[in-house]
Amino acid sequence: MSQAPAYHHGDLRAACLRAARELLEEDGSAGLSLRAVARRAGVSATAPYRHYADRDALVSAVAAQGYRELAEHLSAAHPAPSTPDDLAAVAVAYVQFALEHPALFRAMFAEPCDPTSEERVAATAVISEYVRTIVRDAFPGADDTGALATTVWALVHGLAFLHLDGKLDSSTPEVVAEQVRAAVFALFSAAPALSRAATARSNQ
Amino acid sequence: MSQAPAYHHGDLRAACLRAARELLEEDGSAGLSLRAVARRAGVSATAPYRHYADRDALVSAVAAQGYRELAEHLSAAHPAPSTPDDLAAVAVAYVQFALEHPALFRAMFAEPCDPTSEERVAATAVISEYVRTIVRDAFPGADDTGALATTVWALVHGLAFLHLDGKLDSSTPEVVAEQVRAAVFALFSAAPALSRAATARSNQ
DNA sequence: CTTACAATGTGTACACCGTTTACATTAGGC
DNA sequence: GCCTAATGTAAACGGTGTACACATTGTAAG
Repeated sequence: MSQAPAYHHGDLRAACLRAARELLEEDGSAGLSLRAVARRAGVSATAPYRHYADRDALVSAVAAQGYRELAEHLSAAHPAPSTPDDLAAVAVAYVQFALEHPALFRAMFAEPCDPTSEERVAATAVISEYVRTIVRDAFPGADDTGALATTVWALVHGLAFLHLDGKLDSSTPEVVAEQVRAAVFALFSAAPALSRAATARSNQ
Repeated sequence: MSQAPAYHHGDLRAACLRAARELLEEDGSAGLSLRAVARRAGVSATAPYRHYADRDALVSAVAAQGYRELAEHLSAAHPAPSTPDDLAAVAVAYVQFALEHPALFRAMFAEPCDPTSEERVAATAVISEYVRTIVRDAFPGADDTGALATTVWALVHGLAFLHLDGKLDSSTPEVVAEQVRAAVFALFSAAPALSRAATARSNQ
């Protein structure tokens, strides 16, 4: 006897998240429709509404998971970075993550982010704080850790996007990695100048 | 007698582009539908297909126009930048453009760019070359202009996106401008180190 | 001037989508 | 065991991209 499919799914919330993530990886952002998610979860078209207010809420949930995975990926690249070299390795991992999960990365950053998504805001705050911590550990003497961290993040984030859009040479992972490293090192050697410039300008 | 609306529009191609651009600014990416464009142009729903193969083609056309406008905006910030200060002003203009036209900027960079759009590829190449030229003029002595230009672009591009996503303090234009300037100056002071680091690593 | 053709715009139709509403089923606490 | 809240279903509405057949018009050759 085949067991009749249960009326209640069991954990539809998680199933939707998983299905959405899969569809995103397979067909990109356009393929991520609520109906497709419902089909993949083996459930009626409107069932997901019991767990997600609307499509945006589901996308935000996927994005939030993406932030967590990104954090894990960075940690895996180096658990406790304390030197510029360590930090560069983390930067490479950041760009690598974007290139390996382009649709997810775009969902995380490229769509107008609705500020009401508590989960999403919290997850990005974690990333932000993580970058800040790394920079402080790698550069304990920096005058303005916050500014330096922001600059590093922006540089790496920009590299990731330009690569995603095919504006840079992404032929091989090695080429990408070397470029990221070079750019990050350039910034590091300028850390003192960063605060100097900011101070000079704010005092003028 | 009111003149009967002509069966032929006259310049529907341009009208669609204009309507699309308006809708993008008004309602964001979600509001940019082919049908809405047709309505705004006062034409049947399928008429735009005579001029644009599909929705993506129209979006690409809008994006291409955005690239041209961005180039103009940068030129307006400084027609012939030749010092680090000039270059920083251009960088500020870049971020400013993104913040003033968020939906357009996202259409230009945040969506999966189809490489078949000739117009789009050409327009981004112009931007890329433009950045390169500026960097060369401002730093004639740099060992690797290409690498430096890429790094500058990535940094500024990343700042633009992080601001767009509300991940940085964008409370006032001055705050944003100062942050961009500080970050760019930090990079400039490291220009020699950029090539040194790259050389050292490729030789090891 | 006519006539044929190519370019351009219209109308209809289909499948898909997000979302709302009313209803059905079931799990779990009293 | 029953009641209620949680969960899933079914039907329906308006919107969307797009293909197809058809209508209209500018234009150039005869």
